[in-house]
Amino acid sequence: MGLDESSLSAYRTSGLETKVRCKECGNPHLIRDVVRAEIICSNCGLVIEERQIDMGQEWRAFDLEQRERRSRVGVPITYTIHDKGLSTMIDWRNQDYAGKNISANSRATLYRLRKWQKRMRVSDAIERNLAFALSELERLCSQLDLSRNIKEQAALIYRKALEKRYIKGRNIESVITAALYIACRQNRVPRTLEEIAVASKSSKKEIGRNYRFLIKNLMLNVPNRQPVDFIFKIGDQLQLQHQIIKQSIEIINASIKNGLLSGRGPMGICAAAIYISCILNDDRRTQSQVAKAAGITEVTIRNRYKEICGKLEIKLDV
DNA sequence: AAGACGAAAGTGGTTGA
DNA sequence: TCAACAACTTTCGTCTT
Repeated sequence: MGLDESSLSAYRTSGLETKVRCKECGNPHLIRDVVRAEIICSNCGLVIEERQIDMGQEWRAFDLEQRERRSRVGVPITYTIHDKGLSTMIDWRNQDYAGKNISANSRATLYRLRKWQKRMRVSDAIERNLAFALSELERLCSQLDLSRNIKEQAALIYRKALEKRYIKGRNIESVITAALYIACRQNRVPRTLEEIAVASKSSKKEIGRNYRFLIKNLMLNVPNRQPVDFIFKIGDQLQLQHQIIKQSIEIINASIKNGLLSGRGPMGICAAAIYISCILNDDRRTQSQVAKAAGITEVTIRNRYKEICGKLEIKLDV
């Protein structure tokens, strides 16, 4: 393979380069392909890291009890039927079964027991909530083809929300979906809210609402979508050559420099850059093909590519 | 006939009073 | 909470290849 210097700088400015060194040739310029979850050497083309088969369990346990409960050795556990609401409650009256008052000594013991039982019940409820959310997360990740670390991160965000009692009154499924969307955004994984909503049981509107809520209340930092984040995904769908992808990145970078990004949807810029790049490389794709791959309309591509061509003085012979 | 173009009206989200 | 607003979408008629 071996990328030339200009390709390399295109990747470098787009932020798709990583800091790892190639095991084969020692080249420090590795490119992150967020869609295939691969890291590729720009010099020798070696795929350093690809989607590995996970031989471990998909759950995490924080203590022995959880480990035992979650282990799949033996009968599979059910999260849905847990205590069936049948757990006992210690009476608040300090009286025995005959109605006689209990001694001061026993009263202290009863008080402690009550306190602990209350704690147990609460932690049980949290466990149940978490178990339900995590099974939904599992389903979403496998449907959306998302990697393990994204899943872990989403689970962590959800856990934090649960700890702060933010889930109460909200739909568990839509909150865990929102957490997943945040994890994708934080890792610049090109999944739109639209796509995630399709896989989810909740509506786009509700996920969006919870997404904003979590960011605000957990004070999470989510970087803005960049047009380059989508380049490999769209390029893959349209089966574009490397040269076209490379030039698209250059067009995007130039557009950003010229202030064409402000207020515009990154997907539109990305799609327009690809459309232009295809024409320049004499490998035309129709506006509707690009629009479909990018999940936007032809009109938006038209508007963006007019702007880009005007500003960057690109002349297309049509 | 397919693709590109652009006008016009509609939609959902953001912002500021 | 509501209106104003910009970006984007949908729809549709027209032009070009």
